[in-house]
Amino acid sequence: MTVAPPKKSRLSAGKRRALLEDAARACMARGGIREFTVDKIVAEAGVSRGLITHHFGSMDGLLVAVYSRMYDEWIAAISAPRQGLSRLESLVEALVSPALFSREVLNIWLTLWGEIANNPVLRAEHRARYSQYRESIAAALREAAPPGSGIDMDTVASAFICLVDGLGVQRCVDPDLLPETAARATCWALLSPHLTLGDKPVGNVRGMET
Amino acid sequence: MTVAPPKKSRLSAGKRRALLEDAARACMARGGIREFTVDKIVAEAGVSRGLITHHFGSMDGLLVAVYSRMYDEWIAAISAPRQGLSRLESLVEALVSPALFSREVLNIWLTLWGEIANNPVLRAEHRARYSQYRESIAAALREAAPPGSGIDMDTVASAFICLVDGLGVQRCVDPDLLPETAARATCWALLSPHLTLGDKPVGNVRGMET
DNA sequence: CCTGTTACTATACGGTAGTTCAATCACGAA
DNA sequence: TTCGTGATTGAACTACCGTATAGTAACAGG
Repeated sequence: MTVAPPKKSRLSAGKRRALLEDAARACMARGGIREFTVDKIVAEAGVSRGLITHHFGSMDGLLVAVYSRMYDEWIAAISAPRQGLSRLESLVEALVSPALFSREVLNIWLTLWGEIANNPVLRAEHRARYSQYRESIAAALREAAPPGSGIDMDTVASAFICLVDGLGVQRCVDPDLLPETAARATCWALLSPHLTLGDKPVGNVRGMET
Repeated sequence: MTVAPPKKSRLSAGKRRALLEDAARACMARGGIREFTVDKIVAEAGVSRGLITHHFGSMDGLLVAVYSRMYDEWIAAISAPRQGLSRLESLVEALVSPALFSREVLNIWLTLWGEIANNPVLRAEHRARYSQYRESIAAALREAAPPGSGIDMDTVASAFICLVDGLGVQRCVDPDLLPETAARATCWALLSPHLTLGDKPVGNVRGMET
């Protein structure tokens, strides 16, 4: 008797695209841009070489798709409310949570930044989306700031985003050197001077002390 | 009469190595890790393909050499004293000066971070040097801090380094969005709360206000 | 002048990059 | 069942990757 031939799985375009994006992210998380290659990705996904071009047109197309999903998931994660926490506190907790502040996720971001800086296609995509990111952080800051403080929260948001990016870089480069608690304390060290909510300070400023 | 044959220039190993490192840096500044290739670098340097292997053994060897020089020059720049400024103020001014805070230099750093995160050879080199960087910043901070403040300046230094890295990322990704003045203000916004030198605040904290 | 050392060139090689394309296969509509 | 659409394959293709190596040319020491 003959063995039944393995049924070829055939997915909708959307599902297959998502699978390829996942495979690409796994490769990037593992080895940065050097692992973002046709062969590595299709091996990870378990499909043939032609599929990437078929679904994304080119590797640049896949790169943009990966960036878009990373961005959307990032925004969703920092926007999710948390039990008993203010919007800004929820945001900071999300940023230092394992879901976002992991070596894998941050290595993907570090790789994407390197590409944004040098790849016009990806840079255009980034330009179109970045202002929304800053605005969502600025909104959380305004909510936490005393009214009429005269502080431009767009500027504070930009500074805070820089800090968050830098925390990501450090975490990638020296995974053990920057624990979640230190990251949280650093965030509040930058934010607190601009926020005097009620009588008691917001978050843990004293994390910076010995 | 015959034209005189062009005299083949022959340099000492050290000079040639430096030239190749410069060419490699120019390529990295132009296009990130994708331009860090044998062909691009030897074309930039105007030499033949074999020279890289001859002088550095491999591309990894050249990469480590580039990192080392970038690191040494960075340390030297932030350690240089400036007329009428304290050590910490000189350090911040150096960080936001065109020599360090340029798109070219920061693109090289962004590229190197991506490699450090994924290339064991470069990571080892980084590990061996990073603590010296943090220590030199912590020393400048201790000098500017009030005695007995109970603040761990190693921790503040780590936070500050994160911020500086993040400023670099932003500058690479959105060169126009982050002017020198904003970078300077952001640095002092993080540092000032930990430093109450004399009666007047250090640096320009009010750069954060409208 | 001779000779050893070494910077340097030029080319070859195997491997892998991204893309193209004709053929095939699975599924839904008619 | 038939047919067409579109997902999927797999090989071919050119270009480029990093490295190895044999040969050449310039310099230093004698």
